[in-house]
Amino acid sequence: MAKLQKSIDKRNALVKATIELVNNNGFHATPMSKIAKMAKVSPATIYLYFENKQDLVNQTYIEVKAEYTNYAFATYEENMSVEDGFELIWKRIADFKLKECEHAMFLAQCDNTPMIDEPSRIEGIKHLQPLLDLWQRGKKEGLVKPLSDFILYAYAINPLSFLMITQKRGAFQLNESHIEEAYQAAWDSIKVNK
Amino acid sequence: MAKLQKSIDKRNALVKATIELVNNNGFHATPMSKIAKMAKVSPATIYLYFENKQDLVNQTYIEVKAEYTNYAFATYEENMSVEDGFELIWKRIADFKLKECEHAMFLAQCDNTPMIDEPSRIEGIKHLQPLLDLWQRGKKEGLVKPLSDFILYAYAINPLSFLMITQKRGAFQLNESHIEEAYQAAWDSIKVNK
Amino acid sequence: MAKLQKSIDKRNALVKATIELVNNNGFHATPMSKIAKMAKVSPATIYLYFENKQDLVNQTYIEVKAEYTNYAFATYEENMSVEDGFELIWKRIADFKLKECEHAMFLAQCDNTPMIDEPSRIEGIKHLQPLLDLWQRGKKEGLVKPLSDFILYAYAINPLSFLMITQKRGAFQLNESHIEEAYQAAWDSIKVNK
Amino acid sequence: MAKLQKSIDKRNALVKATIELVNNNGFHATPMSKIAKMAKVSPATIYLYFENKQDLVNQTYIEVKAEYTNYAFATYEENMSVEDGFELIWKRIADFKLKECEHAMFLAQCDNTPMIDEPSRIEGIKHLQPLLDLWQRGKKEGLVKPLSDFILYAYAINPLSFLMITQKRGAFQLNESHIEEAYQAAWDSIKVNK
DNA sequence: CATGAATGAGGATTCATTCAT
DNA sequence: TATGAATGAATCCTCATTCAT
Repeated sequence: MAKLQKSIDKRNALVKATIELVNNNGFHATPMSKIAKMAKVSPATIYLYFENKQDLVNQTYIEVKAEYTNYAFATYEENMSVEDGFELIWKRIADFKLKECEHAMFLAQCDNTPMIDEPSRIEGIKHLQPLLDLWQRGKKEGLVKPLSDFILYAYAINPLSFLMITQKRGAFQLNESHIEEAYQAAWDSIKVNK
Repeated sequence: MAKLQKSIDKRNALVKATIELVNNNGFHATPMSKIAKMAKVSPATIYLYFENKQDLVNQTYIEVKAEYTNYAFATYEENMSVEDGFELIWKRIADFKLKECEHAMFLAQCDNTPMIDEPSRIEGIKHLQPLLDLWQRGKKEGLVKPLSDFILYAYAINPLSFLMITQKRGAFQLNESHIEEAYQAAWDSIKVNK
Repeated sequence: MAKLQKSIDKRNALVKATIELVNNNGFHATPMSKIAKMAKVSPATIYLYFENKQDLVNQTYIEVKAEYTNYAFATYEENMSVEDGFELIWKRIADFKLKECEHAMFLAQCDNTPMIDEPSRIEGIKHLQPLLDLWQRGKKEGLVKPLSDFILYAYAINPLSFLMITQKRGAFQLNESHIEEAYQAAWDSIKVNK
Repeated sequence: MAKLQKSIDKRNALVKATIELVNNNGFHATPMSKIAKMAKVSPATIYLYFENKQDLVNQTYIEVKAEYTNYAFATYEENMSVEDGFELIWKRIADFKLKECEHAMFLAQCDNTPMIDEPSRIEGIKHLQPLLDLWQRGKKEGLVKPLSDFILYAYAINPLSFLMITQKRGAFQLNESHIEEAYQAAWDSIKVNK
C-alpha cells in the first residue's frame, strides 16, 4: 500500500514538474533530465510511468484538462436556470484560471501549439459537455444566441485565457471588478438581446 | 540592384520558411537546417541575415505582427464613426486571420508561448494604437464600455484567434455567416447596452 | 567497486587522450570527438566527467602539473644541504621532462599559450613551494643569489623545457653528459660565486 | 607606386592583426574574418596575399623572427670582444622582448606550439648565426663553456622568454636591476669559471 | 586588385532514451 | 521497481575558403 502510494507520488511529482517546466520554457526546451531532477527521480524512472516524452505531456495535458473541467462543473447542477448556470460555471472557470494559473497557462500553451497530439486534444475536450448542454438549453429557451458551440466558446470562455496570460506577463492586474466586467462582456456576447 | 534584390529575396524566403515550419512543429522542434533547406540556402547563410535562432523568430514575429496591423488598419480612417470604424477594423482582422491563416497561426503561437523575447513582444504591440484610440473615442461617446483595453481586446478581437485555430485544426469550418455572427458577438460584448 | 573503477578508468583515458592530442595539434585543433574516440567513449560521455572543453584541459593541466611536482620532490628531504637538495630536485625534474616527455610537452604548451584559464594556472603553481623554500634557505646561507624566484626559475629550471622541446623536435639529442652540463649551467647561473 | 604602397600597407596590416589576435586567442581561436576586420580588409583579400591561414602565420612568424634577430644584431660588430659582444646582443634581445613584447609573445607561442610548420621554423632559426659564431669564438678563447649551441641558447637566451611571459601575465614586474641580474645569471651559466 | 556574399564541413554541446545493476 | 551511467543522433553555430562582380 505504501509502495503504491509512493508510485502515485512519483507520478504526480513528474506531472507537476512537467507543468512547471513546460510553462516556463516550452515543450522542446524542457529536457527530460530536468523534469526528472525537479521530481527527484532518475531520468530512467520517467520511462516506468510514461512511454516517452510525448506521452508524458499528453497525459499531463489530459489530467490538467480534466482537473479544469472538474473544477468548472463541481458546483453546477443541471436544474439551475441557464443564466445562473452559466454565471456559476463561468466564474468557476475564471476562478480556476486565476488561482490555478500555472495549470491554466499550461493548457493555453498546449492549445495554441503543435505540442499535444490530436487524440489527446480530443480526449481533453470531451469533458466540456455540461457547458455545451447548458448552451443547448439556453438556445432552446431563446436566451442564448443560436450559434455554433465553437463561436460561443470563443466569446464566452476563451477570452479568459487571454486575460490570464496577459496578467501572467505582468502587463495588467485583474481584480474583482475586472472579473465582473469580463463576465458581463462574456454574457453580453452570447445572450440574446431582448 | 540585382544583388540587393537577391538578398531581400533570401531574407524573405527565410522568414517564410520560419513561419511555415514553426507553425507545424513549434520553435524548438524546427531546426535551423530545415529552415535553410526550405529557403534553399546554406545553414550558414541564415547567420548573415540574423544573429541567431532567437533573433530570427523575433524578427519574423515583428514583421508578421506589423503586416497584421497594417492590414487591419489599411482602409480605416480616423473620421469614421466608432461603430463603422470598429466594424471595418474587425472585419479586416477577421479577413487577415482567415486569408493569411499561416501568419495568424504563427502570431497565435508566439503569443501563447515563451518563444518570443519580451522586447520583441512589446515592439509587436505598438502598432495596435489606432484601435485603442478608436475605443477611447467610443468610450467618450458612451458607445463602448469603459473597460480596460486588455478586456476589450480579449472579447472583441482575441476570440478570432481561437476560431482560426479551431478551423485550422479542421474541427470547424468558418463561413461568411459565421463571421457575421462572430462580429455581432464581438460588438455585443463591448458596446454599451442602450 | 568495479563500477567506480570503470569511471576512474574512463576519466583517465580522457585525460590521457587530451594530452596526446593537444600535444600534437594544439587545444583548438583537437576536437572533442577525437578525444572521445581515442578514449573509446561517446562524445557525450566527456560531459559526465567534465563541464566543457575548457574544464577538461584545465583539469588535465592541474593533474599533470601535480604529477610533475610530485615527481620532482618525491625523494627530496628538507634536511638535505641546499646544494644536494637542488641537484636532487633538478635531476628529478630533468628526469621527468625527458622520461615523461609527453606530459612535459603538454605543460610547456599550456604555459606558453592562452589555453589554460588563470585560476587553473595559479592552482598549478602552488605545488612548487618546496623548491622556493630551498632557494630561500640557499639565499640565507649565502649560497644562492638573492634574486626573485621568477628569475631563479627562469635560469635554473625553465631551460629544461627548451631543451626538451628541441629534443622532441628532433633537432638535438640529449644524453647523460648533456644533462650534467645543463645542471652545471643551471647551478652556475644561480649560485653565488665565491 | 601609390598602388604598390597600398598593397604593402595591407599586407602589413594583416601581419599586425595576426600577431595581435593570435597572441590573445591562439592560432585556432583566431578566425580569418577577425584578422580581416582588424586589418580593415575583406576576408577574400587575405587570399590575395597569402595562400591560406597556415601560410599567413608561417610568414608572420618568419617576419617577426627576422625582425627579432635584426634588432638583436643591429649594433653588434664582429670585432668586439666575446664578453662585450655577448652583453650587447643579450641586452638588445632583452630590450626587444620587453619593448616589442607583443612580437616576442607571438614568437614564444609559435615556438612552444604545433602551430608553425617545420620549414618555417627552420627558416626562422637561420638568422641566429652571428650569436652562434660569437659563442664559437668564445669557446676557442676559453671564455665560453664548450657546450652545444642548444644548451647555450637554453641558458643564455631562452630564460628571457619565460621572464617576459611571466611579466605579461602580471605575476611579476621587471625593472632595470632585474635585467642586470638576469644578464649576470645568463653569463654565469655559460662562461668558463676561472 | 578588391570585395561581400555564400557555403560545406565540422565543432561543441545537449538530450531522449536505454541498459546493467 | 529504481537508478546512474552511457550514448548516438541531433542541434546551433562558426569558419576557412571561394566566387561573382
